[in-house]
Amino acid sequence: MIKTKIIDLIKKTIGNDIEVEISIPGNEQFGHYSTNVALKLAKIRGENPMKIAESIKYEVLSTKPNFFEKIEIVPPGFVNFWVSEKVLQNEFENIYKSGGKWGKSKNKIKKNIVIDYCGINIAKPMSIGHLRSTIIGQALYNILKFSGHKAIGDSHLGDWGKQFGVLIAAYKEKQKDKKLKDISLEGLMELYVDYTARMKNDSKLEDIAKEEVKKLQSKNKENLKIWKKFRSITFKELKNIFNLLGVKFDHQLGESFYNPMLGDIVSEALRKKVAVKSEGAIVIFIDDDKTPFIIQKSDGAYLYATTDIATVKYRVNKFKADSILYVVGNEQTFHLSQLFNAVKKMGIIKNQEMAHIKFGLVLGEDMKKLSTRGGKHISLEDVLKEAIIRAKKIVEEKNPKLILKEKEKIAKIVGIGAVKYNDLSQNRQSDIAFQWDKMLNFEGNSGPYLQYTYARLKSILRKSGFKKFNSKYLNEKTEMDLILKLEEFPLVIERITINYFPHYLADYLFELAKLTNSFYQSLPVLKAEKEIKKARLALIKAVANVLKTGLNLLGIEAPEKM
RNA sequence: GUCCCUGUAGCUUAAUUGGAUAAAGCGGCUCCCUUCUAAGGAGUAGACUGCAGGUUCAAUUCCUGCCAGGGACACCA
Repeated sequence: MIKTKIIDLIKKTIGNDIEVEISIPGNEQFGHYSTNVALKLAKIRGENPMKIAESIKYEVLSTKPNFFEKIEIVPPGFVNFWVSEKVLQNEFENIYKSGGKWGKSKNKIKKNIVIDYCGINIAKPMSIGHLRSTIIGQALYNILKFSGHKAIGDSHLGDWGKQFGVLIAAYKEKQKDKKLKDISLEGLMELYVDYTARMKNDSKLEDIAKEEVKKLQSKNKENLKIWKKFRSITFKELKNIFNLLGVKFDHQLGESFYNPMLGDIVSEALRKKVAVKSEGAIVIFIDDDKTPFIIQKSDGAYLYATTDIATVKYRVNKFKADSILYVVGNEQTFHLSQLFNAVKKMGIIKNQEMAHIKFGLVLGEDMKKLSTRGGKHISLEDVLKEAIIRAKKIVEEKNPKLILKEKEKIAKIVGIGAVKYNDLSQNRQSDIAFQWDKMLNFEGNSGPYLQYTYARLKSILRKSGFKKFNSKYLNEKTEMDLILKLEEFPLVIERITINYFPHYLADYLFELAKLTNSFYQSLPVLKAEKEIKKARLALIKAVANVLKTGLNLLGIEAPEKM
């Protein structure tokens, strides 16, 4: 790669005192590549940055005079590099040769990375809020795997605990007067909401619910059967959504799975003197924090904190996790920081990385929190269906000649792609507004724009056979820009494996698509002179590869036609 | 009350984690379908980066204090 070559060259001139960083300036006048290492070094050494910059330029140029078109130094001490056309052409041949593997990094340390995402609850429909965790988690999963790590996707199911007492109680109540054979997820949700509301004014109902949990936890046959039914109803309905979204997990271990281990976790914490008894409960105090991490209630019951610790232990022992990523909303920041500290204190975690991949809320159009209570509940399935319907309309409009089956296929790919891209193109940390028009926007910076670009490239490629090419025929400015952009792809991937921000990839793909659209708008491909045509076809093929790879990493399909 | 996060064109967001003239999309206004898909392309107008200080050669980014919005904070998940 060009970047690493330049870094090596600079290192030869200034030594290893400081890490050399090369950036790709947004502004063309600052070169293809640029470094501020002279400025940083000047500070350390107390020297004049311009002098250091000058010596870097001189030394680099004298070692490899043909590599660069020019090198400029700019006050207060930037060094800007323009690589020569020949270098870019050669690099393009490498990119072309690696095909769909371009961007995969080699010889990196392979880590076992557990990614905790999606986190659905049994007997609750998935809401628009779950979408973020699922999409971001899946994208990170794909990207980490692509860059050579072992990614382990584990959706931590909310399938145990107090709420099942309520549900079972409500369910049994309804069972008396009505048959409940075909109750839907939505129906279960309604039962739950209704019962909880009544419970507030009626302590009898609360007692019944408590009784039902106890029975469930002591493996009462009837309750276990109802609980299993809730699970199967949930999975049956969620299967549709998972199919639509193309999400897969390696594991779906939930709270019920970890439940038998919780007693041991508490005694381990006590034995290691990490936990103490306080106000009747067993808690872990983190540093001087006043708020303890409660692992056992005064009535003896365990909490999700306990389950979370058990989960970490299991992941470290069974999955040999080097890294555990929690793709969970911002609001859990405090809880997770407590958890991370607790497992370190207990010695469950040593050098492993624990990271909270946090994301903002999905807010309503008014930028206020969407609530499941006030009737504002937005079902994820409805959103996805609406997206597909809107996409279908546009396909009808743009491509009436296609057969129905193909139209439907495209509508699905485009509609889902739009929803996913809308989420993934934004910095996960900030809150996002739920706006139909924006989410399902098919123009501009959107999923469909990228898909459209890909489809156009494929359409051109379909119209011509493929032959050997010579990269020296690529010398227009837009072509050089495209090669430079392709060259950037592995760097983008690498950054994401460090920062876990998938929007870098979305951003990159958008820029690549923009350059590409601009390229074939101004330069003919199929009608170009023979040698040029072959070279441009190769360029298009390489771009199409990266677009497809990139989109797929984001979990978005790239259609051949649209 | 304590702690955490966010504040960037009219709207929705970027800014390579301290770099150069703050970048896009939507919306507005001009152009381009007898060249490979107009879900496209080429232009143009639009910003005192919430406010006030500080650190630095360099601040949207770091520090302090305000203002505004959101979130978390002992037996819910």
